[in-house]
Amino acid sequence: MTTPTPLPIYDPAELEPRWRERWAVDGIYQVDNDDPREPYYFLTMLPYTSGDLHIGHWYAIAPSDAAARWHRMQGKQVLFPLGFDAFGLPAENAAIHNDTHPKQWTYQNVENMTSQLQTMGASFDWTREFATSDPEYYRWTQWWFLKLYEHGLAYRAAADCNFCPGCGTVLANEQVNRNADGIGVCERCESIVEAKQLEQWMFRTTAYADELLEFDGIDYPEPIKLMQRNWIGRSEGADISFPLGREAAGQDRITVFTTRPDTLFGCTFIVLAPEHPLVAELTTPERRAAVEAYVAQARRQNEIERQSSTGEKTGVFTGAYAQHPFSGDDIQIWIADYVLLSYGTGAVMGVPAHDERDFSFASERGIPIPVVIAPPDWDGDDLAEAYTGPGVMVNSGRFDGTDWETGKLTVADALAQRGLGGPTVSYRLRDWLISRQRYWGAPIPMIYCESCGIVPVPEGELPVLLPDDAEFLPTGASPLERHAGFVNVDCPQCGESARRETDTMDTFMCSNWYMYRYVDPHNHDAPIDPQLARQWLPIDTYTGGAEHAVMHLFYARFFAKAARDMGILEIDEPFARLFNQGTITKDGYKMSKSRGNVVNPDDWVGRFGADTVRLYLMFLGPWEAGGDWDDSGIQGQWRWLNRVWNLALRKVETSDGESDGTIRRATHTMIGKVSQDIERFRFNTMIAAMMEYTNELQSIRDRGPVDTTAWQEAITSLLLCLAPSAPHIAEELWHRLGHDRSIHEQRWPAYDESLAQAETVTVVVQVNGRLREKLELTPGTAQAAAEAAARATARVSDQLTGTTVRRVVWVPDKLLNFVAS
RNA sequence: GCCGAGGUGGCGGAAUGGUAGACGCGAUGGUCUCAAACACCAUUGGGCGCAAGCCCGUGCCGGUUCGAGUCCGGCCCUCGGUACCA
Repeated sequence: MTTPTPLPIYDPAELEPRWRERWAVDGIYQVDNDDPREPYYFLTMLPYTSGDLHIGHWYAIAPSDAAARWHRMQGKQVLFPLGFDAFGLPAENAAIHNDTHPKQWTYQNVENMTSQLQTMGASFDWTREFATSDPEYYRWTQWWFLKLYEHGLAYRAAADCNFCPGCGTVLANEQVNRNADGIGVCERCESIVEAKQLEQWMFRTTAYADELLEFDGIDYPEPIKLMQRNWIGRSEGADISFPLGREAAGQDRITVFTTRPDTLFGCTFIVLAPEHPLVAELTTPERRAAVEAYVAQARRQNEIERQSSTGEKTGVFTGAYAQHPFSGDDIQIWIADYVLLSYGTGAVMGVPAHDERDFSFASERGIPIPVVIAPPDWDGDDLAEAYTGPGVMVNSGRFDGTDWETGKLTVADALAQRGLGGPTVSYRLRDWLISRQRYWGAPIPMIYCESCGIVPVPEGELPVLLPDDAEFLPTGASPLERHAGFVNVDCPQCGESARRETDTMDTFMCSNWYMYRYVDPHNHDAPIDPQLARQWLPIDTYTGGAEHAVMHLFYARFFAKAARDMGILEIDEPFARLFNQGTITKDGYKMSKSRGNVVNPDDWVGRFGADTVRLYLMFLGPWEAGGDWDDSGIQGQWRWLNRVWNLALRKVETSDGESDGTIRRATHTMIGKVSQDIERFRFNTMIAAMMEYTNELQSIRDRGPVDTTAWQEAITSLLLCLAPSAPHIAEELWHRLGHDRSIHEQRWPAYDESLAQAETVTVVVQVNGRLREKLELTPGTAQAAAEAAARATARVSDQLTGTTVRRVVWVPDKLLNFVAS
């Protein structure tokens, strides 16, 4: 053993700020649009300005930074920007609690979060940062709204909201609590929340329902694609109209949507959503009291609750009847809360024999259950449960004998011929309601004029500024409505006095297009320059939490398609590749102030430095699965970085000229593993591979002299592989080893597969599938030789004694299994 | 309820249908130290055995296979989303 010379101490508190300052001065992460390198746009979801940064932000950002840095080391010019999602409800809530202003609260948070984030040493191009509440930003959010309106993708319609009669305020779903009876009450004053209809702005997302089902040419996780497809919920079926024999609410029929027109002859009742427009007029006088009570009850529940009841389905009879479109039989009309007005036509036909829910609904109420699709081996008796499988139509008039699949089409066609419906496609997806009766959001740039009607604010007058002095406390009116200076405006068309729209936009509208603004953040003439858009879009990789699977990610896809069709962007999809990280927990629970399990990154950066915290977050578990923060677990990363430090700086005994295959094999095995893992976001096994490698280098060094060239390659490779994950220590060691240029401007080490080849392979020997022996064989050993070697071992021969080998399974270089009895 | 994901040692986790538990934390024992901390070394799924070794073991029940943590069917539980939290 050599006598270890005293080494400098690894001191992250000293070296980390020093390098961050140097990187900022050198501007190595700033993107230049004229750079000849291949552009790569790596984006992580913008954080909400929620106050202090907690470890969850680091969990989202640090691995993204590592991946972005890796792409940079592949020789690309990487755009890796960050900004803040700044409008929204939490700012108003916090402002009320802390007696401050949402704007002040928000920008204070932007400042805090920016400085906390900077300690991470992430490779952001900070020159592109903005908050969505900046007037220069929301000016363009408003501009996009005008474009969508111009192209018929924004329209006004009546829509429900949660209204608290006590506060006189519209509540977010989150602000509605449930009382002991399961009734929604205001979180502040506990008044019972009412459903109130308001005229609001909608975006026509359903116009893109079919295109949004397709994910061709983009790389999304399968679960996300599934969730979005299910969210759209396309089903083919038929509309079927049941004549009423009279007029009600301007209608002479009730139209239902069904995916099973083949079962039409088994329909013995119709169920309307409680809020269906026909209910009031159809209900007979003697049923009115019961129906009205039921409607009132249903209106107090939200959709999840209405669909959640596990047991008996509730419902009431309206006393009215419609006629079956073919038989003319009277069909009872019911209302039930499990039917939603927003899906299909807000009415369903009840076919108890062939639908489980209809079966229990009818059984409990003595409604007939005629069989119209014959189950296999059906004896003609009543069914004990609904039959939903395939079969042949029976009791269906002229359709008898038709196969059910064919029947779906022929019945629908026959209905179309009679003018009583026909084939149609229904979607679960609804248009997007973007109006918010709140203060802290981007004002919707519209004006209402007595004589001209709805008039858009002229583009040149944007932004419609949010007044700082508006009342945002819950006082009984929509906040901006009470601000005379905001509301009163001259009509841009006729000049007469008019009123501004006082609703603001859903914050998901702000996050619909922020990714485009980063490309050209200081443009005063357009949201984005078309040439730069062509250069940088779509986003190459997008990362963020899977909780955004269907809302943000879905809206952003809709928006990109709309922007394309409006001729503003040339992309079909915003994100070429998507990756979702999981949630970080503490003691198994999501972090929250009330639970008191919030981990503050600053504490840990203070103790171990940013690199250790970054590594620990990446090492915790697979990124997509999330992980549980353990206060003592981080020790392991700290120890490891100290080992790397010592390994890199300690002098080794060398023996020049003698090539060391062991070192090079270890080096290239590590490079191969790390390269593969970082590309697939498998940071935990990536770090494990580097740790194993470090352990191996240590033991090789401790065994005796090492080859100089191989050792140099080993240390260099380790630092380069570590650079994306632990950028500060890698940079410091890189310079201490005599390099001048930043390690972050180096190329990723090349992997040589031939050097990584092992000299021997372990072949597992099993007897009847149980492990009995392991053989070290040269790769490519033939089965006969392996078999002989295995039989020669005591363990295997003992196991085979007294048995007959029936079969031998041979997996070359892997496994030998004797199947014996 | 519906849609999606997950369940493996004391803990976080690893494992193209082929050695279950890599890597790390913790724990135990040791080295160093006046002592402690740090660091380093060793052991560490459970049971039986002096040992060689044998048996059991990846939420539960069943199936496919020479072989199942992995595939199939049925359950239980946890987490995310459910359209105004973002």
